[in-house]
Amino acid sequence: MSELEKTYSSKDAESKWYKIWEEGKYFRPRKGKVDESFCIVMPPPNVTGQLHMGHALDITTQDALIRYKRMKGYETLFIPGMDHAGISTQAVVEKQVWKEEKKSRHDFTRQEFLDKIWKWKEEYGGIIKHQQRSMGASPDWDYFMFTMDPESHVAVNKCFVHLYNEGLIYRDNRLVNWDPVLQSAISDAEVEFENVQGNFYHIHYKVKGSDELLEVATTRPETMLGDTAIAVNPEDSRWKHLIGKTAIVPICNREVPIIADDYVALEKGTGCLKVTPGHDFNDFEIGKRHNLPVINILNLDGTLNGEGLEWEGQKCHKARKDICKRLEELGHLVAVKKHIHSVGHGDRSKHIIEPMLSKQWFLTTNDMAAKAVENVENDTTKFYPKSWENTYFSYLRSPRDWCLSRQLWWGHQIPVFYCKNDHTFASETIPEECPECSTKEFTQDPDVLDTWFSSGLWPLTTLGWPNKERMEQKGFDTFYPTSVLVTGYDIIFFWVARMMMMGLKEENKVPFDKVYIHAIVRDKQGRKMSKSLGNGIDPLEMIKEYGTDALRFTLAAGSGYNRNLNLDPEKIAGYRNFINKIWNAFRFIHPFLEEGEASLPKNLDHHEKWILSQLNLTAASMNESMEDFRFDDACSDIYAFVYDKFCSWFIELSKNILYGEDETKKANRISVLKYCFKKLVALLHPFAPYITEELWANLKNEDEDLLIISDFPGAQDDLNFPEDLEKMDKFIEVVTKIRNLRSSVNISPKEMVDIHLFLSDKNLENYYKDSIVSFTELGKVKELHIGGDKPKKSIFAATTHTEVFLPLEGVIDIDDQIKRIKKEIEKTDKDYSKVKSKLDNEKFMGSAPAEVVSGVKEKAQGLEKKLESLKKNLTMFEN
RNA sequence: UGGACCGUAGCUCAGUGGGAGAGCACUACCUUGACACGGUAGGGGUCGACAGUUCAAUCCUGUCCGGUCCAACCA
Repeated sequence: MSELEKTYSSKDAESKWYKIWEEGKYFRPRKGKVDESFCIVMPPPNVTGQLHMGHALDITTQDALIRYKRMKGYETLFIPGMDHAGISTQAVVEKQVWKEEKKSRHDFTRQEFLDKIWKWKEEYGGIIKHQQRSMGASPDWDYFMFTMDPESHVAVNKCFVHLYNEGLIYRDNRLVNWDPVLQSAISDAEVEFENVQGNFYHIHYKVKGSDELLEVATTRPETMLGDTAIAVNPEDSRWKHLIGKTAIVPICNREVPIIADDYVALEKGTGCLKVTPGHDFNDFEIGKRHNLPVINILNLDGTLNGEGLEWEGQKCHKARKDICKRLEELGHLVAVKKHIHSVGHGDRSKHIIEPMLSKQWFLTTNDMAAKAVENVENDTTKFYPKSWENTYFSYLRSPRDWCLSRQLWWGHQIPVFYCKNDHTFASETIPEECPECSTKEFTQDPDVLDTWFSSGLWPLTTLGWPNKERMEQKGFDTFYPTSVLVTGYDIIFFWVARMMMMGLKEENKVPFDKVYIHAIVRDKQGRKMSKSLGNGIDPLEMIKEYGTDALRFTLAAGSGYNRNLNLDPEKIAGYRNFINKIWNAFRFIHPFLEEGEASLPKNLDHHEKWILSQLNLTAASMNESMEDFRFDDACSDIYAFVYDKFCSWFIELSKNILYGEDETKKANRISVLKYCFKKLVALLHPFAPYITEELWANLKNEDEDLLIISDFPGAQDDLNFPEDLEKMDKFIEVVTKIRNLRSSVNISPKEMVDIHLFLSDKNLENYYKDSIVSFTELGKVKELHIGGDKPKKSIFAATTHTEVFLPLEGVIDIDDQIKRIKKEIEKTDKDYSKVKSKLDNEKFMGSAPAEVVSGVKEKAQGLEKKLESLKKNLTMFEN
């Protein structure tokens, strides 16, 4: 075999193995030894997107699960895809067209502009698809779908028409959240509230036929032009006598009724409320109750319309100043008070959202939501961590109708048609004629569907629904319901809830058995990564610097049931070191590999039994952790095994044998090293696919396939050796004490020393005697004495089972030693008195369970022995 | 204002009704033939505060303080 580099080169392995996996069709579902399927649908990233840390975490956790299950022998499918992301994509292309041609979309026909978006999509869209590969994702790319693909369009129309014909979809003139920049309705969930410094404007309204004045307070005086009533609380003694009279709106001099409504609070503001049904959600409701006219004072771009009088064409905030000035001149403005209030902003445009009256399509979600709730309540779908169910429930238990329409061009056009004779009907395909009057003259509704409508159908769509033939080809019955949905908590509302509702509605089955909600990636200070803060960490750069395996391991090691994952590049560097450590461990056994066997030897020695037991414990624990989505635990298990067991002790304890002359022992040890290495590499594969596949290629037998489809190790009952675990623990403890003593007097690591051990356990004594070579190797012990006379000039340490003496030739700083022992006594004494007080407590002895009592007793005995030994030897030093 | 979650080492976070843990950072020593992207040893915490339940509380209950998120209020 060729010489191996001292440090592992991630780049070479990455380009090499991804190609081999993909070309070898290893990502395709194949029947394994388990007769079960496992399927994850990847949350489709936006077509405009660049790979960011959130995606990287998504991919890492999903791909780790997929690789784990694939190795376990499940028929495994990971489905990739991409979202057309209506608003952001259209915005990107509009911007580009404006930059290049100084034209807006309205300078083109709808079709012309859509052609431009498609062209953009072919050219620039989907960079992310290539970037996903760099994360080592193993989806079946043959399943790749785009939410605007024809098959997706068929699914969307099928579902829409179904819901329409059931009467669940309706059209209504309502107030919606209107984004004046996008000039479209947006959903409640797309509105972000921010606290803004504004003012309370106190304005006097005259009462018709009286000298009385009504004082109202508002943050938006300009909406006064749309006032259609003044409301007071019916119980309010201050205003009761005015109910039923007429008020006059200043400036526009509109006469409006003074009405009574319970909504108006007595103690809030002035107790008088101006009612503007056209521009406030609550006022709209009041208006409905009292049959008030609705006046719209805004154009779609957020400027005032004809109702805005001389301010027509001005933006709200500009008109506000002028209107206030006019009110002041007219003597109507009585006070302006500073006020911080929250104002809705569009999460895409960042512009203030206006409640605006418009005709939109809605979906009644009551029954669908109830069913979605029920299926989580009865554990058909389970959330991990379970607490996220609360978020899910809080949304679905009080569902509002879903505004489905968006005034955009890029998206699935609403499949509703209006004929010239005023008939309205829905149709999955472009119809031949009106089903009612057979006219061939009709138009399609110009609006498109909310992007989440197609996303909500995604688990169905990607598996071929509703086309029977495609469903068969894609294995719908095998893979639906999918196994796990992995996503962040920020889209439980947007996405998880919608998929549940739509999956249950169309197939009467939940779309997934489990939902794993992972953390949101933040910077090391816990701030959200954002372009404006410039604190984003680019996964591609991290991959370049530290390798995909290191990045994946870092993200997985940070993923359990936590809410935030604060990422620091230093952490990635740390795990890069871990990956390199494994590489170097391999370099150690590499020259000997050919001298070992493929299987375990018949006669295992103590250390071999120990490492195999440790490996077994690790495998058992990792399997459990993977099933529970505790990637953090799984990572720390394998990390600890590699560093603290395999490298620190087993490799060190193998050097003597590998460089020695006993060929049988040597061959045995190489076989065990090789066996362990193969297992640990397999355990690590889901997190670090590249280095493990690379090392596996060097370790595997001729007849074995690639690691990606080899066995994931599980617990093996015949490889547990508890006695060896226990003995080895004591050995490690004593060696650590020896090193500790050496270090306390600055003995060089090279220098050999004599060690005297004193203990009462004969069995343990024999074990130590058999382990002389190991003491020499790991503690640099020249001669090991057990029992006999205690060395006169020496330093000393005690465990609960063994006293350790290190004789010293030169000058010993007695005071220093006494101080050290005293400190140890203090510590041990504290522990001891704690347990002793328990044993002396009758109530404890009476009520505590037997195994707790015996555990405490055992501990007390050990500590007592240790304490006794420390004290006895302290007096020796003091004399 | 309501709800959810959280408060454990300098930082990021695990954890359990019965001996306080990990990673990173830190300190000292060491270029020992897998690895300085390394090794060995070590320091560091009233487990947010107070009260209660219990033989026993970091863990259970309550109150308070602090934080994050969601919802509401947006006159």
